[in-house]
Amino acid sequence: MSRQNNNCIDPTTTDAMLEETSSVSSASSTTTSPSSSSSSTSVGNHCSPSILKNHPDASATAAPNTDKIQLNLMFPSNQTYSLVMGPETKQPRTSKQKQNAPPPAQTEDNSVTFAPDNIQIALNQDQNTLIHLDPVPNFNDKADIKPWLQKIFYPQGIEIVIERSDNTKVIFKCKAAKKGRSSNKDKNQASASDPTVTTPNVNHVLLKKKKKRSVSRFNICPFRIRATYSLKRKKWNIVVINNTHSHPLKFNPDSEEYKKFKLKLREDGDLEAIKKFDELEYKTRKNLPIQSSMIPCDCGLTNEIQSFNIVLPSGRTAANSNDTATATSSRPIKKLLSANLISTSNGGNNNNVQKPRTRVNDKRNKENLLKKTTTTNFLTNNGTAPAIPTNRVNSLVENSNSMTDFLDDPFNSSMNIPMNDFAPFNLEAVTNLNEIDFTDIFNKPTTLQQDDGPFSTLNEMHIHDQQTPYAADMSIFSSLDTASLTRFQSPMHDVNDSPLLRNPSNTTNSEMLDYMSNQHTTQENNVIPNNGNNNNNTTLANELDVFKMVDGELKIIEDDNALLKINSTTGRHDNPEMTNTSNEHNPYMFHASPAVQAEGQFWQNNITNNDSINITSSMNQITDNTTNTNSNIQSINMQLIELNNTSKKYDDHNNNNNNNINSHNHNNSN
Amino acid sequence: MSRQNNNCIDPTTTDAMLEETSSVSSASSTTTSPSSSSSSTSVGNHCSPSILKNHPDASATAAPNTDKIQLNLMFPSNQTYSLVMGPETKQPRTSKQKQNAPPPAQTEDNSVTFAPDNIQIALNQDQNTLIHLDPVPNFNDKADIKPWLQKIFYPQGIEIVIERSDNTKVIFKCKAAKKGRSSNKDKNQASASDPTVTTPNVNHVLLKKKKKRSVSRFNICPFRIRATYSLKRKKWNIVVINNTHSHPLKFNPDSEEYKKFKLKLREDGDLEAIKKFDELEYKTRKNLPIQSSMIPCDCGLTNEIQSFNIVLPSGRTAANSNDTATATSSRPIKKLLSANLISTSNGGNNNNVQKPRTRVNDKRNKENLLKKTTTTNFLTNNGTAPAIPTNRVNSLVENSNSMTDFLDDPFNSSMNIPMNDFAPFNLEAVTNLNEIDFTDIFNKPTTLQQDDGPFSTLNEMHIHDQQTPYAADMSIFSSLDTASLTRFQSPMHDVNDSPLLRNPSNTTNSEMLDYMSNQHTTQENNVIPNNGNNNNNTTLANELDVFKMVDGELKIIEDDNALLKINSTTGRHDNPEMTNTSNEHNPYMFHASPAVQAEGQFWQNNITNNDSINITSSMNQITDNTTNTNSNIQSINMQLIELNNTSKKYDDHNNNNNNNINSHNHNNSN
DNA sequence: TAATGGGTGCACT
DNA sequence: AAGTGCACCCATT
Ligand SMILES: [Zn+2]
Ligand SMILES: [Zn+2]
Repeated sequence: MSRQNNNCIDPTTTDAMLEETSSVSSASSTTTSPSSSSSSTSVGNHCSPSILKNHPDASATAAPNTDKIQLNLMFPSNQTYSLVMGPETKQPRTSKQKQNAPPPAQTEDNSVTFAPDNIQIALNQDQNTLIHLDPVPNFNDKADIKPWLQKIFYPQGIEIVIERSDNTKVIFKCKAAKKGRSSNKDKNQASASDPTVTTPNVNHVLLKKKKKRSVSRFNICPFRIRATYSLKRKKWNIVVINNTHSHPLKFNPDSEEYKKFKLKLREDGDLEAIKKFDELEYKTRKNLPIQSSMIPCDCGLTNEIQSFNIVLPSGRTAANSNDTATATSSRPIKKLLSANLISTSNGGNNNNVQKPRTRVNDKRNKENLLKKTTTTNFLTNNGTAPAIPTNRVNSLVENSNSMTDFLDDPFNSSMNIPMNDFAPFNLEAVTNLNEIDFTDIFNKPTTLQQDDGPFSTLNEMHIHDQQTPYAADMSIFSSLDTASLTRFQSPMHDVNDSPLLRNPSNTTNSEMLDYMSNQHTTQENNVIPNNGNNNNNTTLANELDVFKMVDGELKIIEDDNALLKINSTTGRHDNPEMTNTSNEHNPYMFHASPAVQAEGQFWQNNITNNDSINITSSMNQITDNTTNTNSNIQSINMQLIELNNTSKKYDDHNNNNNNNINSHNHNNSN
Repeated sequence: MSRQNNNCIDPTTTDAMLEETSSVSSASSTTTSPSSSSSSTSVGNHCSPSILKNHPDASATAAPNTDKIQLNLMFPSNQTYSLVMGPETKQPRTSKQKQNAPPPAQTEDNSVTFAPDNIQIALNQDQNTLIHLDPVPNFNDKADIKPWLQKIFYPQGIEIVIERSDNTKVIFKCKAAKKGRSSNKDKNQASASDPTVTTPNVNHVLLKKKKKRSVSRFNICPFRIRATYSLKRKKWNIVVINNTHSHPLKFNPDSEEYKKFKLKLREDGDLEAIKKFDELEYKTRKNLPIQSSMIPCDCGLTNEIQSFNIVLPSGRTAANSNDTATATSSRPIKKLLSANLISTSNGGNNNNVQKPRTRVNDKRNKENLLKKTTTTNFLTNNGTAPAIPTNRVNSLVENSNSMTDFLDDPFNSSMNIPMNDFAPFNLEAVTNLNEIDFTDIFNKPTTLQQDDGPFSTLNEMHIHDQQTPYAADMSIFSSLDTASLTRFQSPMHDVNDSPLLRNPSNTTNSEMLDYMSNQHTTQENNVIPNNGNNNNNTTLANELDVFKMVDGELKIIEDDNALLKINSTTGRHDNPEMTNTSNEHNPYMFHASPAVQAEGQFWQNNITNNDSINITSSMNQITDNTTNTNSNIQSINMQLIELNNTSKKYDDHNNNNNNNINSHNHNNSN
């Protein structure tokens, strides 16, 4: 089998092949290398590389948009050989630039710097770059970093956990997906929707479902936040490493981690954050839209601002706007809205931290907020208009000891959370999906500008204002600091359509709820912040960097770092074999295809499709000292299909269901 | 693809196949299942299974001694499909019986029970069964279990760590291999000895070495010890789960874990254990042989006993003795030598624990032992004969509060440690490798018999006595409790050839060193306790249990538990996908072939060769919303070679260097 | 503390 | 994106 160049492999003769190959290996007592079989089996006309069974581990990988197949062999001696089949690629594998987008004007290390309150801008746009968070408070305790980040990333639908930490470094990652997420119901749905799943007998391939316990999909999200302490600068640096996710982003107010986080907020007396998260919880539980977007605009009228529940005219959403957004996103946007800060009562000292320009340390209802449950707080004073202490709007209180003084309001820039577990949009409360503008409803005023100024070298965008119809449903803003809904406005925009602004003292919770419920989001709904380029997803990188096809010949490159842990035990460990240390060399990403993602409630729109396959083959044999069994030869003929256009359909699907509009991004800074 | 029964796979058409497959998936927006490709790709004449690129994970495995190839596909939806190619195996996959060995008379749950001091018997022989340790002290603290097990398994060359624990369970595993273990020197050696490694161009396969930092081989050893607290019996049960290893066993006295363990021994005042481990450390650092074997014998004269540095006549060592040992090993041997206990000063309470029958709480040199370093202790009184307080030989002290009262001396049964990092045996100090008998040199007298009696239903073995020439090298037993070298003798054997016995007061350290250095071990040297059957190595089991070849047809069986984590993050996690929950279903084991193992300083003799290969293929593709690239078709034709007799050479190699004699095992209990 | 299996946060090394 | 030891979990039966 496969001894002939006709490239025809007969599965029925597979065993014989393997036997031959192994016989050769066994004939040579010194044969320890994987290539020994190749040399010894050169008698015939083989159309496939042979792999000795004494290789403990091997992997074959197909690179995206290339014609290469990579075979990785890992030996107990830590030596790894890789075999790349296919033409030598011309594609630069180290490119971090986005496809179809001009190179962003970013730092030479391909990183951008964002203020924490602008994190959504970076998260939505700079998925191929390192996103530096600056400014960052001076944490005097490593344990203070996580709560600070949680304030930022919880509203983004990202629940972070510590992956690793020591005295000078904390690596955060997304919390692992809970197992049992794909219930039988989900599976059945997927099977029903996919006739191929149940195809029982296709070309001698029998399909059968094993009803086994659903195990968790693995902890494969590459998203990382790295906090490192700089001894020179005596401060912590926080960088978003892999701004992409293998899962939908969803805020889960029921998670234990969030409860702890919320409890800490109460313990710290961080009323501002408590209220924000109360709102977030309420809307999440009510399946109300929780989303906002940076709406970059090139009209030249505004600073780059953020909004909460921005509603744009539907006509403004288009696929091309997505492209525009992508192109715009790569440009560096520094410290925009860095003045939008939340003051908190505790945290690290801010000796070296810029003091907040605008904030109020609201003591009103503080005790209640600290004691009541989230929902209770949020729904206090049902049906009554919240008392809005106007005197507090401008009461700026500096809290220099607050670790979170520089926590820019994440609610202003985030809320990129798909609702309803990413099912097609379900928003009964929404009556008018168009012509609603919630611009800056929770934004704080950017009273102070950064030194470089929002109008100087930075992108300038503005919110497209829309009058917002609002009505119905009462009493959700009773205990809110409604001042926060009004006082933070973009100085360049008259986006004061909030009910609170028009009649703050008489605005009811229901008005605000309705106000916030209306959504005409641009790229918010069911959007996974994967941009169109996942080349920085390098999980397989080191594993696959071992093979090369040079001049039509296969080359095996020893690579000690190319490791695939196939046979491992449970424990807590991630798959270290798939960790990559260099983003430059690993343009591969394990992303489920849209179909599979849909099955797992993994909705994607406006993002890249990452179709991947992984074929692992292991051979094992038992040899007795006294009985030398005959050598067995086995062969595998694998066909790997690369498909690039399956994603299109799913994009359409999502768009049809969700009416998703990609980021409206006007770029006036070119 | 595979649409025809001709079973002919043309690698050149693989791409087309794959493209079809993927196209089908994309055509149906609801297609989420991997099997969709099979049904939709029936157009062509493909004889091989096609694998969609949108499959996130897949593995192909060849089973040992079978003609099957298994392909595993794991999807983000937690659905896994497996494809088994090859004739339906008649080999019972649930069999835990050893090949070429009669079924052991063991419990119906395929488990055996061993006393802790007999652990080596089980470890060497019962690798397919659960090995219950009984008796076990009544640990009143979960933290007491690990030190107790360390006493047993450190001498076996097994460094255990906790994989997982809770209030009622502690799972131990082998400590993960350190990275950077295989130096360039080692690699070069392996390459030099193996011409195939350097074969540059074989069948269009070019070999090239990447000089990268050697990274850790992964944490793949399946060996587990499970300690569970039985609520009903109010006691801890300890079971060895997977008595096999993916790595050589080596005692590393330099490990931090061991240092902690040793420190705890000193803190506990466990002089007995301290001395034992001092000896072990010394011999390890001196590259002296550290080994012992259970020598089961059917002569009917002796109980089954253990020995430290047993030396058998070279004539007694043969391959068939190995078979005999294997055959004997499967039989249940319960509570043998359970009276050989070490008293310690602390530990859990022993309310329900059998009290030690024989032990001495040696206070001599206690302070020194507790303060001195290991080597210092062991090398005190250079050149002087150790003072042997004969009055202490019979001073039996019961320490009912000692958690480790029931720790049978692991040195009696273990020391199955290859020396010199598994290089060919290096023992300059050894002058006579034959005719030396160290039977029970460290055994304690079995003054008390178990209720069932060693002569009743249990296997009876004895040490084959040999006169031991000894000479040279002084001063290594100065601070040792030499009584321990004399007082623990097999009651049925005149194995009192130790220099200490013949002239205890004048015995020099050099005599003892030479005494212990002589080795004619049976299966001790460079032996990995893999027996001839690794069917219980089920690490890939769940992963591979998804495919079946039935009546010449490929069957894909959905298996939600068959998971291969390919793209994962680092963190601490093991590879949960490779953990096996059932030994019955997984006859696969990732073992390096002897050649590869030799390259990695992984020597095996007298054990099964576990040749395994693992081929992992991943496809990734980047799809832009605006640009649908053409589909790419890639194919892999792999030949997996099963080699069964490469190990023979290495066995010979080891035997030539070490004169290894496999376990002399006379079975009189049939 | 029913028994038994596995996932994973996160600090230690 | 250190790797991993370990404990706190959860799941299934
Ligand atoms: Zn994520
Ligand atoms: Zn091990």
